[in-house]
Parts: sequence; structure tokens; C-alpha cells
Amino acid sequence: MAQKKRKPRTKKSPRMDIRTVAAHAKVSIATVSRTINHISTVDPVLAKRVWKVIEELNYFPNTQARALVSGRSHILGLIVSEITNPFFPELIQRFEECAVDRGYEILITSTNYDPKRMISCVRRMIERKVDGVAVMTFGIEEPLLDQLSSQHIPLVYVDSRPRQSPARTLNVDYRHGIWQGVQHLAVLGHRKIAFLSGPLTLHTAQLRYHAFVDSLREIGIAPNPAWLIEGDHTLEGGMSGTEKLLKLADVPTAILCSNDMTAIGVMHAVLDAGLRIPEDISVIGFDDVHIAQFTYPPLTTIRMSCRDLAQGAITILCSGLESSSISPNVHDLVISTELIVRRTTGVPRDTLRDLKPLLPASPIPMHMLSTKK
Amino acid sequence: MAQKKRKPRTKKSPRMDIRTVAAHAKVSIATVSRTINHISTVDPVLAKRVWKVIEELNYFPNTQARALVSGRSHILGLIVSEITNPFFPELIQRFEECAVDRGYEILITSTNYDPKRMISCVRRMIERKVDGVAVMTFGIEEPLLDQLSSQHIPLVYVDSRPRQSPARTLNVDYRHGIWQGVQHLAVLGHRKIAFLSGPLTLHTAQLRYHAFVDSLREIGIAPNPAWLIEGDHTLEGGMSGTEKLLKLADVPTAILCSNDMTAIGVMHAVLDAGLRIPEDISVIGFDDVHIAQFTYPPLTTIRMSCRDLAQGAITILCSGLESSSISPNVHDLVISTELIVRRTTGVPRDTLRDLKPLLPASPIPMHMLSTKK
DNA sequence: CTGTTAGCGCCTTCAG
DNA sequence: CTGAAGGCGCTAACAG
Repeated sequence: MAQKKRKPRTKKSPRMDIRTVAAHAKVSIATVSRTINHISTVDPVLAKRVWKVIEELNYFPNTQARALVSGRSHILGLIVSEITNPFFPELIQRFEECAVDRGYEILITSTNYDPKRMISCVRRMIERKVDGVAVMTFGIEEPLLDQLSSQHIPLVYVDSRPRQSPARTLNVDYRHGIWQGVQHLAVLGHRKIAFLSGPLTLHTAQLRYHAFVDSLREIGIAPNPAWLIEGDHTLEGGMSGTEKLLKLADVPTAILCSNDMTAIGVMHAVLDAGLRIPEDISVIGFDDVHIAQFTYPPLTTIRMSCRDLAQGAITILCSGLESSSISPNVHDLVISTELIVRRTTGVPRDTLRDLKPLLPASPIPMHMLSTKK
Repeated sequence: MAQKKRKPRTKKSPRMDIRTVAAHAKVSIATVSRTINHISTVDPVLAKRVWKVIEELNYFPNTQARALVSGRSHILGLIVSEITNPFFPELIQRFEECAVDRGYEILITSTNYDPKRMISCVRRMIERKVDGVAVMTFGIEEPLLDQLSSQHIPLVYVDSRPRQSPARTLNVDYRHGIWQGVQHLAVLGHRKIAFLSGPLTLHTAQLRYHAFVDSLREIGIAPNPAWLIEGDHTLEGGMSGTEKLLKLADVPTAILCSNDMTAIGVMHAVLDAGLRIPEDISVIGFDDVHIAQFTYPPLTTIRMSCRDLAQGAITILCSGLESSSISPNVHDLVISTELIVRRTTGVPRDTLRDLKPLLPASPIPMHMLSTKK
């Protein structure tokens, strides 16, 4: 006796699933499934009927079930240090945009610089069966690698490469960015340029540091050790670094910073000292965080394209997943940088004296910007 | 012939599932399931054995499968206007914390003020079968309500109540917050206080506006219409509003703003005009966004507790889901506000003249703050 | 207290 | 080109 395969289903319960759709459209569930997945071998007539029913019934496929059977969750994980760090929001936004465009959802987790939470982040990723994860933390923990790779989850480091890892990496073109900053300052007439670096234990901070020194040498200036200060990528670090600088017998006329938070700290310290920006001291940041445009004056800074960063990460992550033959060897991508001139950079006073009086003090008109190369 | 129930499974494929664990621990899968779910009727000895195997095998339960069968995804949705809006990051962070504490994951989506994207946000929520969604957008769209409620998904509006909706709401105690701001200014000696409101089409902006007017009346000051300006909660709105104010014959000595972005705009405009903060004009913001502490000078503002906001939203959302008898009638929660005194408020110049010369000009010591009530 | 069994909603061979 | 059937990994009744 061929009992119904399925339980009678408490009757009266108009559960909305693929079966309901199939029944209404008078086709099998397989056809509905194929239609939803845009499989081209479906008779257009049937497909149309199915779509119509889906519309009418207001049916939404259950992602959980799809994930369960297909083995692909269509979720991309994102591990950041701290959401409130001004560095992250725009990056997250871009990430979301790119992911959604490709049909993925993103799972954001933050470590809050706490190793315990990092463990938990990784666990959450694995439990939700993410298809890949992008790591954007500052102090990297290693358990990550092992755990995730043991689950065969693709991994990509965004702007934070650990020593040597099997994971792929996004490479930001720090050299060019810093070079542009130095050139900009040089063109304005600055010769006494200080650099407030990040913590030199960070690989990416080192890259910026070396880029600065090299760029300086390129224009024939020997770096003055007293003007090379190690900061910590925080506002406080920027302030204390600046205080050291201002105590010097020979005070620089411009300060280039390893990130924007440092630059904001520099601005506070400079203003606290009763000096003006950019008349007395020019300041340049790095990152172009969202709030850089809201400082007073708005901060001149070097932007790295968040869109490229996010897109790159997602491309790398997806390239392994999707069978599309494109992008075979996108192992390491390079992200470009760009100088954003706002109002914290101007002609140094000493220079002003020697120039024709009709030269505008600040801001500098666009045509004065260096674009040579 | 009792063929094995399950396919031989391509052999060699050590798939990590609950069955593998059961086999290794020499118990049934049901016992493993119960152990994982901390069901107290499991023999401690078996439980221990199971946990040990789980550890050894490095097993993680598949959330997708659990969700599928249990009908609860343990995902909470979050719809915001725009992640990069300084208003959101901290809120999101708190949200994540609270959610994770309760064993939920959060799905963040942003509308970017685009109705089309809003539709897509809602669809994503439904497809991922979220257990509830918190809405924190500025310009609310209505399709939301219908779609989500037709799927029986609990909904809560955070600081943005639409007209009349069946959904629950979080109520911020704007009255008290604004009152504290006005009191603070009054105690410092300000009498000429302007208010730069948000767009009065927004319910929450109206609340703040009326709270201001009432607070002023309470201290015996009749609101001067010329000092009541409608802004739009943006930096630009803050600037242009301030410019109007500064053109007046009678310029106010303090400006209270409906949100922090407006306040930052005010600061720019004031400084651009060559005036000093707080010596010439005091400024107070509202929200205490993360960057308020980074402005120059750091912004005095009225904070609404993000933790309370997030916790409240999650409590409301979960209260219907969890069978725990607690929190029966947490329909509408009220979120408290708090004045955060930084350095944009001080004694007005006019007052200074009349006071004893030993009164500090700025900042104001804490004991001078009004705490009466 | 433990094990057996029937699905959760969907995708995917495999026959027709 | 379509339909029937067997799981994906897990939970939730039921029996023992």
C-alpha cells in the first residue's frame, strides 16, 4: 500500500515551499528548481508559468536548504579588528556591495583586538559554513590559518600580510602613494618633511616607512633621523609624536603620516600649540578614511581605493569557487593609491617669503599639483 | 534485503558530520545532538565522551542543517541607511556583541537611501530566513512592513518610528537629553541659545525640536524664532545654518544641534568665520558618534547609549522567539540619554565680564554641571 | 536515559 | 526536456 511519502502536514498549513509552487504551476519540483536556477534547458512556457506562480505566491527559496544540499552557503566572512575603527566602515560598505552583486551575503565579525574573540570569529565562520573569508585585522593571530585551511575555506588577507602564508594577499601600492605625498609637498616648496610612522612591527607600516625614505632620497633630501618618528596609528600617537617634533630646535614644515588617525592627532597637537594648518605646518594622512573630509581643515591624504580592495578580495575569494574559466591567476592583486588634496597642505612660510607676493597661500590650486612621473 | 540505508559515500571521504562523531564516540547520533544542545538528560559519562570526540575530530555542527530542521536560523537582520554614516558603526558593533552573546549572528544590509536597494534588503532578509529584523533607516519605506510581516518576521524600529505601525519601537528619551544640554548651557550663563534641528519631516527630529523649545521655556526663556533653524542632519546643513545665524544682528552665544554631523558643520562654519570655540560660541551635538571625540576641539554632545539601543532591539526581537518566560511585555523600551561634556562648551564672553575674574574660562569643571532634577 | 526514524526544503542524478 | 527519488546534516518525536 503506497502510503503517501510525506506526512499529511497538519493540513491547513499553507507552507510556502518549492512543492507548493510546483503544484500551483502544475509542474514537478525539479522544474521549479531548474527555473529558479536559470537552467537553460527549461521550456520557456513552463518557466514563465513558474515565475508567475512564484510571483503570485510571493515565494522565496530557502537559502538554508539550498546551502545544505549544494554545499555552498554563498556567505563570505569578514574579520575586522573593530568596526568603529574609522578605517573599516567604508571598506565594509564596499565589501557588501561587491558581495551582493555577485550573489553573496557577508558575515561580519570583529575581534576587538581580543585573541579570545578571534577564536570565536573563526568558529562562527566555520559553523556558518562560509565560502571564504577575508581578514582585515591589525594584530594577526595564527590559529586562523590552521583552523580555516583545515576546513578548506579560502582565505585572503587584506592589507595585512602575515609572514609567509599559503593564503593570498592584496598588495597596496604604498610606494606610489607615499611618493605622491612627498612630491606634492616638494612641489609646494617643503624641504623639511617629517614622517610619523605606524608601529614598525607591522609589515604594512614598514612598507610606508621605507617608501617615505626612498621618496625623500629621490628628490635629493637625506632623511633627518630626528624627523622620523615611530607612532602607533592612533590619534594619541600622532599627538605625542608631534609634541616631540615641535620641541626640536629645527621644526619641520610638513608632517606626513602613516595613517589618518595619526594625522588627526598631529592636527590636534599643532593647533593646541597655537600654530596654524597649513600656514605653519602642512599635514598629510594616509587611507582617506571617511572622516578625513570632516576634520578642520579637511585633511589632505592618500587614498587607497576601498572599492578596489573589496573587489579584489572578493574576486580572489570567488575565483576558486566559481567554475567560470575567467580570472585564472589572480593570486596577488595590487591596489592603487591616489593623492587627495584638501586643505591641510600649503606653501611653507619660509618659501612664501621668497616668492612673488601674489602666490596664493592656501589652498593650492589644482594645477600646481604634481602629476609628473 | 536490508541494504545500507545510506549510500556507501564515495568511501575515503572522511566527511565530518554528526554521524562520524557518533561512530567515534560509540553512541547514537541522537545522543550527540542532545549533547551539543546541552540537554540535561544525557548521561554525563557519554556526554564527556562525546565532547572529547568532538574536540579530537575538530567537529563543528552545521548551522545550515540545524536551521533547516529547527526553523530558526539564529540570524538577526539589520537594515541601516548607510554603513559609513558615522551614526552607525558603534551601533552595529554593539549589535554584534549583543547578538553573539545570545547565540545569534547578524546580517547587515544597507539601503544607501535607495528604495530599490531597500527592496533587495528585505528580500535578502527573507531568503536567509532571519529570525527578526531591526530597522535603523532615516527615510523609511513601507513595503518593508508588509513583506516582512507577511512572513511573520518580528520587526523593530530603532530610533525611527514610522507613523503607526504594528511593529515595536525603541523610544529614545530625547526630552531628557536635550533638557540636559539646555541646562548645561544655562548654568554656564548662556541665554542666547540657538537650535539647529534636523529635517522636521522626521519624527525623531521633531521630538528633539520640541524638547528644545520646552526646555528653554522651563528656564524662562522664550524661543527666538530667528534662532530656530531647520537643518538636514548633515555637515553642510550645519554650515549653512550657522552662516545664517552669524549674519544676524543678534548672534547667539551657543548652538545646540539635533545631531553630531550638524554640530561638526557648525564648528567648521564658526571657525571659518574666525571665531573661537567655545570662547565665542559654544556648540553641543547629539548622538555622540564615535568621531565626536576626534573633532577639534572635542565635541560636547548628548549621547544615547548604543549599548542600550542594541540590547533593547535584540531583547525585543528575541523575546518572542525564546520560550523563556522572562520579559513578557517589553513592547516599547525607553533608552536613556546622557550629556558628555568635552570642550566645545564654555562660559559666554558677555557673562565672563560680569563674573569674578578667577572663574575658569574653559573647560568647565564637572562640579558646575547641572545634575539637579 | 538512549537509539531509531522520519522528515526540514531543496538540488541532482537518473530514467522516461 | 521533464519527473521521480535519494540524500545534504541535523532535530524531534517516538519506542525501547
